[in-house]
Amino acid sequence: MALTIAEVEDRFVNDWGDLVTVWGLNKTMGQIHALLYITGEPLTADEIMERLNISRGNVSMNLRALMSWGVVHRQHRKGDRKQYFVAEEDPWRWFKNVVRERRKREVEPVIEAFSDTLALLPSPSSANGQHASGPGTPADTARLRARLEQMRDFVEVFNRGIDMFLRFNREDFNELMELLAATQDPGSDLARLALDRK
Amino acid sequence: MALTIAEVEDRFVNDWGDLVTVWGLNKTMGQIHALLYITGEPLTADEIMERLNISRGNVSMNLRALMSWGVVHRQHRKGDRKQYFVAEEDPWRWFKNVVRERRKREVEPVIEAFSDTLALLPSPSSANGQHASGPGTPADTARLRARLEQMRDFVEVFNRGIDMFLRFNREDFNELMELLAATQDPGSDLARLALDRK
DNA sequence: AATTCTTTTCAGAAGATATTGAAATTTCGG
DNA sequence: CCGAAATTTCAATATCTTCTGAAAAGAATT
Repeated sequence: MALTIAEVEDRFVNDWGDLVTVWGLNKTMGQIHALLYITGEPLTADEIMERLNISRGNVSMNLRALMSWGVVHRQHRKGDRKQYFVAEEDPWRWFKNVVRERRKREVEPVIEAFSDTLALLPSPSSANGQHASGPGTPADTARLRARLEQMRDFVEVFNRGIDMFLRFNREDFNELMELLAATQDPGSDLARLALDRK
Repeated sequence: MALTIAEVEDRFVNDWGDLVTVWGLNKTMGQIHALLYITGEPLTADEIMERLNISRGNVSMNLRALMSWGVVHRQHRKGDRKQYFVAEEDPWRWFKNVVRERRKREVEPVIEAFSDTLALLPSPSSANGQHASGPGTPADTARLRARLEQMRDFVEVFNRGIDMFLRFNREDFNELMELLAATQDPGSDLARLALDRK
C-alpha cells in the first residue's frame, strides 16, 4: 500500500535523523535538515516546530548549527516579519560544506595536537648514554617517536585526501570513479597515467 | 620541559579518545585503541584497566567492540591463561577496516531504506487526473520522488567512492594524491587521462 | 518611542549513553 | 572433569547530551 506524501516525508526525515547520529551529529539537526531538503520549500521556525513536534528553542538552536555547517540558509520575504529557512538543495554541495567544516574543526586540531606532543618528547640527543637503562631508555623513546610520527603522517595524508576531494565537482568526481573502476591494479595503472602526462 | 614516556603516551591516549567521540565512537574505546597502538606491546585486560583507571567490565566490552572493528587482535601465550591484546600497527590498515565496517553497518542500510521509501511513494500512474488537487497532487508526488532519487543517487556515489578508496594501499593512494595535486582542473585533466588509456 | 511580533538564550528537566562491579559463565591446566 | 583463574554479562548508577519553555532580547510597524 502506497503512503501519503506526508508519510513518505516523515519516513525520510526519521531515517536521516537516525543516520546522522551515527556520525556524531544530533538527531533533531538531521531531521530539520531532512525536512527542509525533502519539502524543498522555505519553512518558518513555527512550521518546523509544528511538523516535528519539537520546541521553539530546539528549532532555533539547531537551525543555527545547520547554518554554521553551511547546509541551511536564511531567506527573507518582503513584508513578512518571519524568517524562512531553506536547505541547500544539491547534496553534493552540502556534503562538501560539511566535509570542509569537519576538516577545519576536527582534523586540523588533531594534527596540531600530535605535533605538540612530538615536541614534548624527551629529545634523542639526550640519549648519549647518560642513563642507559630505566623507564626512559633511548630505545623506548625512539620507538615512541616513530609511532607518533607514523600517526601524524597518516592524519596528514588523510587531510590531503580531503583536500583533493574538495577540488572536485560532482561530474568530475564521477569521472574519476569511472577511471578508477576501470583499472585492474590502481597503483601501477595510475603510475602510468602520471607519466603519460609529462 | 620534556615529558616522560608515560606522560607522552597519556597525552596521545587522551587526544585520541577525544577525537573519536566526535565521529560517533566512544572515548574509552578510542583510549584503549590508542594505548595499544602507542605502546606497541600486547597488554592484558588487567594492565589496560590499571593504566586507564577504568573498570574490568568496561575494558571487556570495549575490547570486544574494537575487535569487531578489526583494529585490535587477541593474542595467546603458551602456558599463560590470560589473553593479550594488540593493536593493528599500520594506521592505513585499521583505517580501512573501520571504513569497510562503517560502510557495511551504516551506508548500505541507508541505501536500502531510501529504496524502500521510494517504493512506497504513490505511483505516478495514479496521476491521471482522478483528483487533480488536494494534498497528494501528482506534481507534488513527482517533486518528492525527484528529491528522494537525488538523495539515493548521492549516497550511492558516496558508496562508490568508498569502494574505490578501499582498493588502494598506502603507496598507491599517495601516488593518486600527487597526480591529482598536479592537475589544474581535475575534471578536464582526468578526462584526458581516461581517453589516453584507450 | 511604544507596541507587538519574532527570535534567542539558558537553567532546569528529561533522555540517552557510558561505566561500574559483583554474579554468572567460560576456560584451561592439572 | 574439577577447581581456580579469567572473562563476560547486565542491572544499577553515574555522566553526558539534548530538549523544553519561559524570560530576555531584538526588530519591524505604527
